[in-house]
Parts: sequence; structure tokens; C-alpha cells
Amino acid sequence: MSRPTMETVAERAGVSRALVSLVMNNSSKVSEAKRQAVLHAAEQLGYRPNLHARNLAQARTKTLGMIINDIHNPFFAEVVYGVEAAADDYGFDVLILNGGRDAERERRAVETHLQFRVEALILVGPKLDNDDIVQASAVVPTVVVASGRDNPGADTITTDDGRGAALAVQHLVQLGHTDIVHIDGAANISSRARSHGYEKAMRSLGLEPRTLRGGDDEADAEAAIVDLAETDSMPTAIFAFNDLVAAGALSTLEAAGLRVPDDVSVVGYDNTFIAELNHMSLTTVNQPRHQMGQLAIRTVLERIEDDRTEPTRIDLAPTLSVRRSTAPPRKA
Amino acid sequence: MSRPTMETVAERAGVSRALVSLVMNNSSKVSEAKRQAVLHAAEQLGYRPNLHARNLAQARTKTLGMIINDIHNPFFAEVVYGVEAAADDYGFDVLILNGGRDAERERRAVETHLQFRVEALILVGPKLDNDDIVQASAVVPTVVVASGRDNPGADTITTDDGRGAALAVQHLVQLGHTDIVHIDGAANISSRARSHGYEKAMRSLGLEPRTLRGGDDEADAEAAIVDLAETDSMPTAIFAFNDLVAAGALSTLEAAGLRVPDDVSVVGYDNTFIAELNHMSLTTVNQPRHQMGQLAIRTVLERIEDDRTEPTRIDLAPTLSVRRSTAPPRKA
DNA sequence: CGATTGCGTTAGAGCGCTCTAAATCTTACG
DNA sequence: CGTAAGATTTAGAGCGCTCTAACGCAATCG
Repeated sequence: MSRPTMETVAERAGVSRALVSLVMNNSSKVSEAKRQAVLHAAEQLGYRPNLHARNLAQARTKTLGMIINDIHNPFFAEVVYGVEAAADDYGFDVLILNGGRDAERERRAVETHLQFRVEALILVGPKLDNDDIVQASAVVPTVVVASGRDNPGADTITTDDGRGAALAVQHLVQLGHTDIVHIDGAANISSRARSHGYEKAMRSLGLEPRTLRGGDDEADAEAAIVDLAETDSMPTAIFAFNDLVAAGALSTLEAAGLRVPDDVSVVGYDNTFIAELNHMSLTTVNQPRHQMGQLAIRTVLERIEDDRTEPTRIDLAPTLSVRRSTAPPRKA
Repeated sequence: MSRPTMETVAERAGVSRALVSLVMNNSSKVSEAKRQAVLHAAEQLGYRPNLHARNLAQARTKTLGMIINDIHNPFFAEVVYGVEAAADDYGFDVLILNGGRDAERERRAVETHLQFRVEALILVGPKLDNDDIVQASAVVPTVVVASGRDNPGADTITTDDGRGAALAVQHLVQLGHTDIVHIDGAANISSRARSHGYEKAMRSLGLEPRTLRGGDDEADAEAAIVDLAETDSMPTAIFAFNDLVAAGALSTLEAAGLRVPDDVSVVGYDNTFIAELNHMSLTTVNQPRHQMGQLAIRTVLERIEDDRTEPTRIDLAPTLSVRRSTAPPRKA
């Protein structure tokens, strides 16, 4: 009652096991007659090759291991699609493991992938620290897709957060804003690069930067906005660390009786699903996620083929998606 | 230069390969001294068991295959967490493959999982048709997590869509609404059950149902709402097929100069991320997604252990998450 | 017509691991 | 001190597949 094997198929088709193997890998040197016989027998038996056996016999697995920081986050989903599209081109399977926003779980996921002998590791927005990444990349080619991060030993695909922030500032300034506040990402990895970019862009345009402590979700925006409202120092525009913070800003501003974009313009970051909703319609900085995913695969697979040892870093340019949350400031 | 194997470790530790195997499976009948020696050697060599070899040698893989309809959709993400939590309890690894909203890709994903000899298949919101599901479940125990669907051969975890719709209606009626329009899900699988539930609930409360054709995204809501506005037959409340449609309703109503919930109340379905956003704050029908994921695993694993052959169906009760998009109707 | 070539096919070793049965080493006891 | 009972350890077969080398056979050629 157990699953049929090549042996079974061979017997049924009246050929040797080796011949079945050749057919399964559609080798060109099999006579049409036998090929048909084998395929027919396989079909009848419901034969399905055993990947474990194959992977063991061959040196390789033709499999890539991907770990996603958090399956909830639609930001990463787009990267996944890019990765899968590219992997498909190269004939690789992609196994996905969920990191669950937890370094420890991610570590176990890496371990699992390594035990599966994946040929490369794609870490999407990893929580792992540098040591873990160094260790992993010592075992198998590793590529990290994340914003604003340097990963010793591993290839890295990022977008330039500083430049993204500058795009946001420039857009607002072009609209006529001069009083632009930034709500930062607090301890988030990419927070630093984004606030630096913001501050640098402001100064280079002769404006005074004003950065408030934020975080990475709606509630984090609230405190900052309330503070601005109470101290009567509400700017004409707000550049938030990410879309979720921007969303928090939106609702808090509204609760305070201010209208977006009439009274205050708001810019987010990441161009997530939220930003696209008509009801939100957030102007936001976009990262070419699909392309990031594709590049991740290309980079790491070329690394295998050319056996390059030096890690590469690819820094893509973000773009701005302008929607209805930004407008010229009210004429004072 | 190739990876170390048990043989290597055994040699280094001065024991036999079999002993290393025992240690790796932490058998109790190994002397402490040898255990340490082996672990030490393994550590030094960076030894990592080869899962393919192990899976081949053992009859089983201790691995489950999950296919997610669409990695973008945060509805499924929550199910994933439930699945993973439960699988972890049972000591199973979960391999995730992305269906990509495409039946053909899903079919290939099933094939891949079968070739990996997963011990069970978890299909989350599958696009596959019944035949495919029957075929898959003939090979390996299969469980489908999806709303409103019957899956011959496979176990099914659902919530009762009709009841969910009734919850929405009851809530609105309790608030005092009598003119409640439903925007349906058009060709979506669960559309039927939800509209039936809506209509039945309306009638049982002595109200006249009014169902408009919708769909599953923002744009689909627009046409319906515009129509209501133009024919001057705007109800006091709208029950949408899902949260995204509800979001579309929100923005279209607003564009038409109507306020939510003051002029019109809106109820969504699924309690997705969107509904939670402060700026949207949608009252919506919630499905216990995490629990659905957990139950999926329990069901299918118990099926293996008790080798039950009859498929089960578990129908969970939805709940209502009340937020700010609903309120009593304006007093006329 | 025997030797050569080439195509299609197959035998058999080996991939890294588990598992059963048997071997070896201790320890305890009469 | 010999031996049976336990406790550890090991040899070796086998999981399902790929791959190399060799085989059989028919066509080709000098």
C-alpha cells in the first residue's frame, strides 16, 4: 500500500530502473516507444518522484529557502512574488518559512532550511543579528532583502532610505511647505537612515528640521500629534516613518479637528496596501519590492554559478507615489 | 570541502555512525561520555543532519505542506500563525508555498509538496476545483481552510457565513436601522452564503432585503454606491461583502458628501487589517482565523493517527467586531 | 566480413541516514 | 571466579534515486 517507486514503474513498463530515471529527467536518449511505456506505467500507478531520494542522490536540491520576517506584512508579500518569479526562471523551488517577527524563530527557520540543504537563503527583512547572518552565509550563499542595512558576508538588496526621505521632503517643499515635521521610527532599523535623509534634505533647502519620536504603528503617531496640537506648533506637513504611522497621524489629526490635506499634508513610507486605499490615499515613498525580490534571486544564484565570494550590495532608487494626502499649504 | 556527514562526526568522536545517529535523536541509551564526545565533534565540524537522508531512511517526514491562496492577503496570514502554532505542538515542520491566486500555480504547489512527501496538506482558501482536491486527498490527508465551501474527500474548517451575515444585520437592526442594503461578492465563493444569510435575517425581522451586485475590491463598491446616490435610494446602512468593499463604500460615500456613520452606517466582513485602522474603524464580521488554523492541524493530524477515513467538517461561529462605522440612523 | 561506431539500455555503486539484530562490555550474584 | 542480565555499541542492510561504466545490438565502413 506504500507509494510506488521507480522500481515499481520499471517492472510494470518492463524496463530497468535506470531507464525510468532517464525518462523522468526527460533525457533525449530514450526511444520514443520506451518513453511512452514508462510514462504510461507511471501514470497508471500514480507514481511521483521522491524528492528526498533525488536530492540525496544528486549533490544538489534545486531549492531555495526564504524566510519572511512577518507573513502579516504585505510589504514583504510583494518581495515574495518577485523572488518566486525569478526563481521560477532558474528552475528553483522556493520554500517559505515564517519568521514570525521573532529572532529565535528565525534562527530555527534558518536551521531547518540548512537541514533541507537549500542552495541559498533569502532573508526578507530579517530580525537576526549580524552574527547569525555571518554564520548562515558561511554555510550557504545568503542574500538579505531589507531596507537600510549592511550585512557582513551576505549579499544585500536595499533601497536608499535617505534618498526616499529626500524625495518626500522635496515633494512637500515643491508644494510650498516650509514647516515640515518628521515622526521617526524610534528603534526601527531603517529609522536612522530615513531621519538623516530628512534632516539633510531639509537643511540643504535651507529649512529647519524638526524630528519627533514615533515608532512603527498607529498608536506611536498619536502621542506625537497630540503633542504638536497641544503646544500649538502644528506644522503644515508631516513626514511619517511609515504608512502605518502616517495612518495614525491621519486619524489623530482628524480627531483634533484638522483636515488632511487642507490643514496638514501627510506623507508615509513603503507604499503598502494601506496607502492605496481610497479612503486613506496616502502620498508615500515606494520601494520597488518586486524588483528587489527578483534581484535577490539573480544576485545569489549568480553568486553560486560564478562562485564569487565577495558579497555584493545593490541599492535601488525609491520613488514617490503621490496621492491625495498632500496638497499646497493653506495660504496664510 | 563538502558538508560533514555522520560518518565524519563518528570518526572524529571515535565512535560508530550508528551511535552518532542515536545521539542526534537523543536516545536515552547512550552513555554521557560518548554523548558529549559526539556533540562536541558535531559542534566542531558544524555538522547538520541531512533531512533528505533522514526522510528517506525513515518512512516519514514530519513535515506538513501548506498552500496559501495569496500571500498578500492578511486574512490568510492569521491562519498561518494558527497552523504553525499547532504544528509546533505536534513537532511538525510546515513548508509554505504560495498559490499566487492562480489555480495552475496551486496545482504545481500541490505536486511539489507531494514530491516532498509531506504527511498532510493544508490548503488555505484554495482556488483549486473539487477534482483537484479529491485527487490530492486521495494521496495524502488534506484539510481545507476556507469560508463557505464543501470539499469532497478533504477535511474542512470554515465559519458559518450565513450566521456572520445575520450578526451584521442584527447589529444594524438593534441600532434602529430598517433600510439596509447588501453589496454582494458577485462570483466569489462565499458570496452566496453571505447574501443568503443577509436575506434570511432581513426577512425574519420583517424587513425587505435589497442586494446589489458588488465584487471583492474597492472599485466594485463604487458602482453600487453611485447607483444608490443617483437613484436617490440611499439606505441608512450598508452591509458589504468584505472589508475591502466596505472601504470602497466609505470613500465613495464620502465623495458623495455623505458621512459615515452619521448618514450611513457601514459593516464589512473578515475583520482584516484595514478594518482595524483608526481612520477606517470598520464594524465587521470576524472569523476566528487563528483558531481555524489550529483546528486545521489538529483535525488532519488526528486523522492520520486515528486513521479515520471519513472527512470531517468543522463550522466555527463568527463574531462581530463593533467599531465606529456603525451608529443609530439619523432621527428622521 | 570483421572491426568500428554509436545509440539505447542496464547493472551496480553510492548519496547520508535509520533501524534491527547481533556483538561487546559491565555489573551483579551465587 | 564464572556467568547471566543489562547496558551500550556496532555492523550492515535498505530507503528511492542518480550516475558512471559497460553492455548489446544494429548500422557503417574499409
